[in-house]
Amino acid sequence: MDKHLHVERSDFSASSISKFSVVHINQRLESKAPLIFKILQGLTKKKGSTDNRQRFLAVPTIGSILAFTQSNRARYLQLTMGLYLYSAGCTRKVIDTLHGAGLCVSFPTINRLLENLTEHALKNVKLVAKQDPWLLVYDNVNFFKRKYDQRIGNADDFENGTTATMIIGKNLSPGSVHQIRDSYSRLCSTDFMMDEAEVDHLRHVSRFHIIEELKKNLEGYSHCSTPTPELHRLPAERTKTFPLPSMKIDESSLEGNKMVLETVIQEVLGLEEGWFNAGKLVVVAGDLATVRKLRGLKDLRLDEHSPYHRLDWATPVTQLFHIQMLLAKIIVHNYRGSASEQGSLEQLATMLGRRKRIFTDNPEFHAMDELLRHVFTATVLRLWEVSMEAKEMQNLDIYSDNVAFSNHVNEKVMEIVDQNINVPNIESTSSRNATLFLRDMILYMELSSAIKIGDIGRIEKTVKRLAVIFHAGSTPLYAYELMHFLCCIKHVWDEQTKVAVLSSMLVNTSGGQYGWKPTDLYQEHHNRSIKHVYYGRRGDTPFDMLRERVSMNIETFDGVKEQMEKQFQAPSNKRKHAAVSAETDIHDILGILRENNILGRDFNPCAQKNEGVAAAKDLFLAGTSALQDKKRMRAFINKHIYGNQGFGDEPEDTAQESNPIETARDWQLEEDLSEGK
DNA sequence: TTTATAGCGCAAATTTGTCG
DNA sequence: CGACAAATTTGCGCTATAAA
Repeated sequence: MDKHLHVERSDFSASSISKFSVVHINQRLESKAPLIFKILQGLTKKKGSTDNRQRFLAVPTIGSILAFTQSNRARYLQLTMGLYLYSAGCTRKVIDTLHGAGLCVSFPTINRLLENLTEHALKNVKLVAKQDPWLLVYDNVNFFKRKYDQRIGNADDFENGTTATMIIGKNLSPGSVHQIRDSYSRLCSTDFMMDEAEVDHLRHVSRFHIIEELKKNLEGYSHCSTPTPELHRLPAERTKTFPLPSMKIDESSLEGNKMVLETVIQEVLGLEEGWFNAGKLVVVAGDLATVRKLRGLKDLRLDEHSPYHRLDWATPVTQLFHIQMLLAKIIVHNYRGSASEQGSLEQLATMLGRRKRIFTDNPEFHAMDELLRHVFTATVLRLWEVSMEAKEMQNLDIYSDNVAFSNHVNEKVMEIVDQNINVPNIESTSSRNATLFLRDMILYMELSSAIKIGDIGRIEKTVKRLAVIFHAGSTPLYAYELMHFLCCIKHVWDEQTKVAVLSSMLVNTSGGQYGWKPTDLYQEHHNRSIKHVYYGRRGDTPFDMLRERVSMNIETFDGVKEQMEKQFQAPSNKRKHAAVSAETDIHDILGILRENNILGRDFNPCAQKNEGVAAAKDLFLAGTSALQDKKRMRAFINKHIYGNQGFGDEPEDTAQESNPIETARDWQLEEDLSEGK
């Protein structure tokens, strides 16, 4: 039998996976065993059918099994299949069974292969860490330890661990801690104001997002073009990421964070203390809890002798996915209203039957995201419809060419933006709420769109406004974190460092134009993949197994999944109904808006209906006034100039403004939402 | 007691290296 | 090119162990 489907373990690497193809197997079979190939083709052909899909997949599979029976090294398909099964969380039993059928290599072989890959990756990561600038991101994972026999005192519990990734980024310019501390004193409330250029930018952003909605949802508008408000787009390149071994360290304590950092630096990356001299700075990214622990840890270790042990080098940065989730939560909370208020989120969600997933203690991010986007679309359409009617411009046919039409739409939308959105001056409460909702949603849309396209300039502008909004709600912890961020942008970091830090917030896994995602979301995806493998094992699987075989190969696993499912034509799990239901849902929301004359020009006829509607908080105003109240800012500045012997405690004035339960919920937020997807 | 599984030792299979 | 030895790899089967 042919010997050209041979694969050696030593020359198998992550890149082998993307090359795997059934066509290649067919070619090999045809050239090396033409007779068998012909026979197989003949046998698999369905009588009188031109559909050759079954033959296409069966011939290489059977051929590979035949080759495997002759030599256990002829395992081109079996090795990839084994890896696929492992990554999909198959148990040893499943793999043994399929090994018996000749479809995959044996379980120990997969184990050995993964150990080889891990060993190789470890060496590589040590090398790269010394050459290139990098940043670190880590997050907590909870493994659910299942116990099948439920009884009193034998409940399921959790195993805690930490996963980390090293990401190649840009160099930060060196800086000293004293400089940084001094710079905090220069923070003042005007740092949160917008200058003229920023106001103008926001106008263009608003126009962009409104026209995008019109293009997507109105017939005849798809040719309409509008300039993308581009500021500083990162080149669309695949980000180099190196998953690190997972650690059985509970990251939710200060001690745990210290151990995580030490393990990564010393054991995994093999760096000496001297590497951190000369003001070296490294971004350490994570969720809110992680970042705050890190700040606490830095305060705690002020007295240590070396920069390395003082953690001077660690620059904590909160990441965008968690910020985005919080923004969604704030908007939902602010415009929720009640079921009796027409046009409130509560009422709309009830109508669409989506209440359960959104208005709970632990809302699902994707449910919130979907609702907000649909309501946004409907509100934009309503606004357009109303202002077009007022100007008697419905008739689109009068425009001969697309350019003229496009220009006209751009002009009109800009008019709407200037009149309605940036300067809300409306008497009807529900219309005012809707306008405020639009304004805040534009920020949300802008954040997610800037992330997707990798524009760090737009992200910077958005985060600046978010810093204000977060001060309005009961989310002081995030608000303070963004204050840190803004302060560093304004007074601490130079241009090089600013760009490096902002770039570190995004990862591009595909290398495509729209392939960017927040760094923390990337880490959450990793955790999900690791769990996937883990849950195929029994509950008592030792953590070492993950460290030695799984966590460093997560990206390989993801690649295998993608490649195998493509090659074997597994149906993709994109939800096909989404588009249809979105359309009807948006239509339903629009109906409610029309019925209640929300955003309508003449407000008198419906005044009665609007009476019961409570006014939503103007988040931006509330945030600004919170900042203008000097107490908050001074407390913040003092704490960070003079240091604090306690750790992690924010200035005391937060206590009265937020009840402790709310705060505790925010803490949980990332746990709950990360499970979502 | 039965069952599942990770890990390990070991024999068999297979490849690689060497020599004439 | 073939024979033969050495080295490497594979996969079976056993054991310890935790869970059912």
